[in-house]
Amino acid sequence: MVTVKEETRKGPWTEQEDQQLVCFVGLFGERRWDFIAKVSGLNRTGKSCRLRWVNYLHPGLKRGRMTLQEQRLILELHSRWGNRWSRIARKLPGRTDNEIKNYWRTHMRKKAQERKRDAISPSWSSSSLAYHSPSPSEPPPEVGLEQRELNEVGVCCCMTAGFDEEEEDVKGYSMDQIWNEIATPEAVSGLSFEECKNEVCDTSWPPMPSPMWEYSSELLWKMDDEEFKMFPPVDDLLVSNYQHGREFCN
DNA sequence: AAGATAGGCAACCGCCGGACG
DNA sequence: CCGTCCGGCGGTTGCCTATCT
Repeated sequence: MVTVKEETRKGPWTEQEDQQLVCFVGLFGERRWDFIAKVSGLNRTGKSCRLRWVNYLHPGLKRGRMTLQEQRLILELHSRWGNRWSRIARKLPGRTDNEIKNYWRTHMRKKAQERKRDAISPSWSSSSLAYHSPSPSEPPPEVGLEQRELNEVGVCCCMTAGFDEEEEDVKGYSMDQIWNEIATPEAVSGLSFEECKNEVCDTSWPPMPSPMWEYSSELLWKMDDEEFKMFPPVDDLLVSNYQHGREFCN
């Protein structure tokens, strides 16, 4: 029509976009998504990039069905925390909040249907037909129900041991100075994807566990709470990215 | 074999809170 | 302090595939 201004892309990501994103995340780290979105040339929002990375491209992600252990853990944690998916996800290395959320939804749907069916027969009380997710701030109202479900999958109560009442007071990293230095679009706007790819990326694709990533992925997934404080990854990663980026831009 | 339904998953939306100028 | 921006989170939607009838 009148304007030539391209609209932000939406919908499914192409493989090319994925590669592009992986490269630029490799270069600049998992921050400043807006910036990455701009300089990468991807016609996506920063949010969209972040989501794609976190839910799909992150090298530490597990694939495939939830294991029985994971299922138990989800039930257990949900009974304690409610719909705090990201919080729950932190206890399940390699699983994303989105994945857990999806799992829970289908799980609950199944349960609801089973109950609807069973409501006819007396094995379930009809009061548990509807499940309402507890609000994030309060404990779930139907702990009894949850407990039954845990029993269903054969959970043992030792599970509750070892979860500290989360003090995830991860303090912010003041990286903005570094960023200010490197993150001017002009400094990188000349990057072509091909250059980035050659320079930064492993040739293998898809990016799932490549040596380059294993370091950060394992660490990042496992790093939680105390460990995170002891072993802050972001700065290190950023510094290396920064150095790499500098080399790259020269 | 074909249509209907359910399940699984990726992605978007809107809100919120923290950081920063 | 206040306004703005950005990233994170939870809820929701929509599409694709598998399974059922």
